[in-house]
Amino acid sequence: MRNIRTTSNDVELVRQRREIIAKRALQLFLEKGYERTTMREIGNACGMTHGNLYNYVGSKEDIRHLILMRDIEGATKLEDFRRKLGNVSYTTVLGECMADFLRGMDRMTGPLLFFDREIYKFPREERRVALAAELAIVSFFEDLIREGIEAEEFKVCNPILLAHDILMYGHDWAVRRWFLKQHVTLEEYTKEHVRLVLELVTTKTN
Amino acid sequence: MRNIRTTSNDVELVRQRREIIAKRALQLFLEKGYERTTMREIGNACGMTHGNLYNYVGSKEDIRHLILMRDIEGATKLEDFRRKLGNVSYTTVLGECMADFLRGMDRMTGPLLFFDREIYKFPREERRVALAAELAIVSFFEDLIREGIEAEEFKVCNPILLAHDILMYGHDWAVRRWFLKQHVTLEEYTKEHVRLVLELVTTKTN
Amino acid sequence: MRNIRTTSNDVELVRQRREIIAKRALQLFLEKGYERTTMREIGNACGMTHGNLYNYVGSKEDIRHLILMRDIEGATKLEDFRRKLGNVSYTTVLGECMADFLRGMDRMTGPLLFFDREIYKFPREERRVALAAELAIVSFFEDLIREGIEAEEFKVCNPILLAHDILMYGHDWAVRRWFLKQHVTLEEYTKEHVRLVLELVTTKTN
Amino acid sequence: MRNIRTTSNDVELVRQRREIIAKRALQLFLEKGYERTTMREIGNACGMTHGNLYNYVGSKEDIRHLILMRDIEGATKLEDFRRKLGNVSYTTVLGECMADFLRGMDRMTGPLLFFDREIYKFPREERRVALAAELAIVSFFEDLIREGIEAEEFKVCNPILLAHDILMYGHDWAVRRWFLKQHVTLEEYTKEHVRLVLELVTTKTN
DNA sequence: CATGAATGAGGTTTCATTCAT
DNA sequence: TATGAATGAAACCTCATTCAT
Repeated sequence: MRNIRTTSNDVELVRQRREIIAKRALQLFLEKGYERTTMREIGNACGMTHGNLYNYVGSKEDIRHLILMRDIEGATKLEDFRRKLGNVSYTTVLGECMADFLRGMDRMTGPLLFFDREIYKFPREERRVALAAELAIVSFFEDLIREGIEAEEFKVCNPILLAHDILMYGHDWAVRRWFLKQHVTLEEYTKEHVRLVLELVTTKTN
Repeated sequence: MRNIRTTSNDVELVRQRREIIAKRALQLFLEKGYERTTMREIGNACGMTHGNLYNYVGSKEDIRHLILMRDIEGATKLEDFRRKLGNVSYTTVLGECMADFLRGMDRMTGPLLFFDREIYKFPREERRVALAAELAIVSFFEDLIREGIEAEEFKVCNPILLAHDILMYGHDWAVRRWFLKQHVTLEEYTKEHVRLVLELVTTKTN
Repeated sequence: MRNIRTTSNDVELVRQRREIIAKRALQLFLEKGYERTTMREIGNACGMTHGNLYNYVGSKEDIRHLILMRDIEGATKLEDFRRKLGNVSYTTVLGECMADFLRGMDRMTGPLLFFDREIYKFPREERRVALAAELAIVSFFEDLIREGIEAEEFKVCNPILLAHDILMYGHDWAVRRWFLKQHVTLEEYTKEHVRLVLELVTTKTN
Repeated sequence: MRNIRTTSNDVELVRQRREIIAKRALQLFLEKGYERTTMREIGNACGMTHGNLYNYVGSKEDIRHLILMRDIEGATKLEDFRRKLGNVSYTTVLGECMADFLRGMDRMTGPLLFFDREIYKFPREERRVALAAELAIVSFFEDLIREGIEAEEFKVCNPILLAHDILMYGHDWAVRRWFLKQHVTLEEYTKEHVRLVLELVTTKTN
């Protein structure tokens, strides 16, 4: 998306280094916040001097961008997952997709926290990208529910609100895992909320 | 809690000024982030010079603290609200308390966003205070549900998870209002989620 | 011209400080060059910390700009000088104006050296301004000579080249004074070149 | 003069590479200034990596030195030129030497501009060398004029000032060619100034 | 009480130079 | 010889904080 300056032509090396930089910087950003983390610290955390960072990255903002890109790339593609499920009932599809989504979110705690805190400081274009990724998830579930309704398998009346709640359950697990884990495992959390949602879409509502 | 330095002995003046400072600083922090907001800007926004700020506040961190305190003080006391309801069914109490809680959260968007983003930078003790406020809400609903169960009005099996979901619904409304408002009003959002929760606690689950 | 940032509202103070900054910075730039001179050094030379410089100036480039403006403002206005001469022969006017111009250049050694060396690094707009100032001088003498020709007092054939030579004599005195002073005073230098020029414009050339 | 470090023993290779380096670096220095030009850029302009530069040159300053030396070597030897003229009148010699000098300066725009801007940053010894080259030119013309006076062919009274003016005409053509070319060719410029000088040395002055 | 000039620590970034390969 | 990754000194600039007025 954004073009990040390099002084190296070794594509593979650049890829590796950026991977490390994004990973270690994310940790530091989560611990201390973006502005409180210095380039020197990031360098140290990557086993290099701060000067050397600038061979792989043009600026501190570029690192933020790197984290965003790495995250978006790593996000589960729900469409692909659904396709693999093949021909099953909408109830099954919805349950399985929710489970997959929650598993994905479980892996994303770091980036999610980071974006929740920092995204509003990003340049407009990047905010747009991050936002689009979230909306895509809502849309995915919304569409799924609508299809289920059209197929007369579901009966719910407010698909978008429900879809949004699903997003929120995932988001919440990622961000409040530290608290929730004291009481439930991911599996339990998933089971409970899948049941809750399925109940809502299959129960007659008036 | 924390002792904030003043050069003034006029208690009322200090209170007034701190109120303004906390309010205006919160706005700025939300727009630009804590570290990107300068004392000069805060001073200007308050109609005074940055130097004068230090007559009412010992440091920039103190302002962050002030916002925290102001917020905690301003939070709805659910216990009080419940007491006012008098003697009604648990179903009614739960529904009304949820509605009150959501109304409260609707008023708290600013502080909530701020804490979500910044609380991890606060000193340990203050993080504890903020955390406690959240846990108190979960506990309140958890206790309410347990009481309902004991009174054999409710049948739900995982009170803490449900209580947590309720907290989350409120939190979500505050933080994602900008998106949700395109689709529902606060009243609709409330009605929908109250219904959802009540259904869960009254439906036989296995 | 360019808008230079200040944090102070005290117009007079800002004026004074900028005057000092421009003056001392010019000295340093001449000794060490623009890029080799640090803001810290400039600050020290002005009896303040480098941080304080930024209360009167937005950047190092602004200082360069300040020097340019100060110089242009300080330049002799030849038109004004000519007007004061009143109604005398073109020969007298030309001689007197040359003398005035050379006196002016004698005062301008510093800025002139600085611009000779640094102007090509200035932003386009400022290069234009500086260039215009030089061309104005050439134009002034060119016009004067043409008038003299039309009045049939002068006989020279290449006004622009001669005007350019006059500019050059002045420039040269400023820049090579260190060498020339070993052999002539400003008065002698002036007398000699005025004679040279007048001889050229009054002698029939073919 | 200065001893420049090499890692190579191949004298001819070193000579060739230094020639390229000096030439390309000069271009860059003129465009961007000495300090703003990076070793990387110089390397690229020479078709090698910046690391490799250090096999032929010990430092960035060495490159500056190289340019100085290359220039001094390349300068026209007026003495040689005069010798070739053979036995002709001083008037002819002076005119021809001026023309030769101006032709030489026409070729030297780059180095001259560079020295005008940068020589004051050179170490003392190198400044001396560059200065000596200039003074040699003044001396050459001064001596020539004195000889003409002794031979009673010239009548001028201030040889050194005139000699200096001649230097200046050459210097001026080199440095302001961009402006002068709009109005005169080198030949016209030469003719005009040769005439001017010869007139001065042959006219009775008092 | 209020002002705003002054301080100086500390942050990001650049780049000449080195050196293992 | 040539490469280019790595180093680290040093530059510009910001801004919380102090304090004389």
